Amino acid sequence: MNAIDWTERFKGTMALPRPVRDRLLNVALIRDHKKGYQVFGPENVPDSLIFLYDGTIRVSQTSGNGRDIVLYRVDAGESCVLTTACMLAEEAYNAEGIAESDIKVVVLPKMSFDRLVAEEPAFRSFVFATYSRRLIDLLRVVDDVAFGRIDVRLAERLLVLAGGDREIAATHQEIASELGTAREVISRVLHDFQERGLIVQSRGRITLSAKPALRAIAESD
Amino acid sequence: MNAIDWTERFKGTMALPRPVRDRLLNVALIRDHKKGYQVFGPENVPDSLIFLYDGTIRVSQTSGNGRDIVLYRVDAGESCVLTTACMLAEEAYNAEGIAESDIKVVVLPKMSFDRLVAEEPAFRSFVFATYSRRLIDLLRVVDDVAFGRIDVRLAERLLVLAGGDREIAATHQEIASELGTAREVISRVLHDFQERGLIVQSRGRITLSAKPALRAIAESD
DNA sequence: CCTTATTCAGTGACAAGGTCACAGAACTTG
DNA sequence: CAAGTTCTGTGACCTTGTCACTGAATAAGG
Repeated sequence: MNAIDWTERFKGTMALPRPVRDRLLNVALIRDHKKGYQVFGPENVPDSLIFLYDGTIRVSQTSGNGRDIVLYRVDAGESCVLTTACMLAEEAYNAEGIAESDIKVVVLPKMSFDRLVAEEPAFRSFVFATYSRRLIDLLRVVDDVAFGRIDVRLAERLLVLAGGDREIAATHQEIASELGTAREVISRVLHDFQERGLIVQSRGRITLSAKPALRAIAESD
Repeated sequence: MNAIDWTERFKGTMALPRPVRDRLLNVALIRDHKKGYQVFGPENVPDSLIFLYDGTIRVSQTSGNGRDIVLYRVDAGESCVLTTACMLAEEAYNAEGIAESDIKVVVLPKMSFDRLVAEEPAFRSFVFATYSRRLIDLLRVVDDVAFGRIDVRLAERLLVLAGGDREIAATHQEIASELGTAREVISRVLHDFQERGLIVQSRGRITLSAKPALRAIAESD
C-alpha cells in the first residue's frame, strides 16, 4: 500500500476511473533516490517504466573524449521514455539519466504498462505525447548543435538555468557539459559577457546583471 | 478494395489474424508519390499515420540559413513516426520528409491506428519499437554533430551512400546537406581524399577506389 | 592558523571547421 | 556554337575546439 496517490500527478493517469487507479497503486512501486543517482545508463537498463513524481532528471550524452551534452530534462509529472527506448535498443547508445535533485519515482512493471496502454486511451495518448515531445526536444538539440552559435546558445541556457532568479551556481565545466562544448570556450564567452557588463562572475557562481540584454542575444538567430 | 496485401509487409501487421488484416485493407488507403514529394513538413502536417510500403524517405532538418542535415531515412516496411510527433507538437520544428525515390505508402486514419494500438499487442510493440529506433537514430546524429570529426563522418557516409556499389551520384552540396555542413568543407575534404588516392571525382560523381582505406578512416574514433 | 592539495578559471598558440567572395570548369539549353 | 546555369576550387578570414600551462580560490589536514 502506498502512502501517496501518485495517480493524481500524471496527465495520463489522473483522468482514469478509480478502480483502475487503485489497481495501479497496488502494482507500482515508489522509490526515492538521492541527487546524483543514475536512473538509467548504458550499463544500467531498467526493466520497468519510470514516471517521475518529484524532482528532475537530466538526460545527457557522453562522448568518447570526456565531453558531454544535455539532451533534455525530465520534470515532475513526466515519463522517462528513453528507458523504453533503451530496453528495445540492440545498438549501442551512450545516454544516461542522472537525478538532478533528490527524486521520487513511480516504477511501473512492463506488463502493467502494456495493459494500461492497451486499455486506457487517456494513458495511451499521454505516452505518445511524451515520446513526441522528446523527439521534438532532440530535433531542437540537433538544430542548436549543427547550426547554432555558441554565444547565442550560452545566453539562452544561462537564462533557463537561472529561471526566475538572477544567480546560477555552476562551474564553467558544468555549463560546457550542458551545451556539448569545451570548458575553455565557455570561459572565453563568459569573459566576454562580463566585459560587456551582462554578467558578474565569481568562482562557481554567475550573476545575470542584464537579463534583457542576454535575452536579446539569445533571440538573435 | 486494394490490389495488394500490404499487411504482409510490416512486422506490426503480418502476424495479425486474417479478419483484422482484412479490416485494415479496407480502411487504409494506398498512395503513390513521385521522387521528391514532400511526405510531411512544417507546412504540411498529415492527419493520418503513414507506413512506407516501397521506396525510401529522407528525413532532414533545415536551418535558417540554407544548411540542411539528414536525420535518418525511413525504409520500406517502416513507419514514419515523426508524422505522429508533428501532429502532437505545438512547438515549431523544421523537419521534413522527402521521397528519395518513387514511393508507395499506406495511409492509416488516426482512429484505425488508435484502435489497432489498443487491440493488437503485436502492432503496439511494432509502433514502440519504431519510436525507440528513431530516438536512437537521433542520439547518433547528436553524437556525430557534437563530437565527430568531419573527415570520419564523410568517409562513413560515402560508404553508406555507395552501398554495394563503388560509385555515388551526388554533388558536393548534396553530401554537405547529408552531414549538416557547408559545401566548401566537403569540397576540401573530398579533394584531400582524392589526393590520397581514396576516391576519384568527376562532376556530380564520386568513385570509391579504396573502400578499405575509407573504412579505416570511418572507424577511427 | 598555516601549509598543501585540489578544483576552478584565464590565456596564448594552434588546428579544425564554417563563411564569404569570387573564378573557372562542366554541363544544358536555345 | 553561344549563353546561361550548375558545380567545383580556392584564398582570406572568423568561430570554435584542443593543448599546454598558469595562477587564483577553496578545501583539507596538521
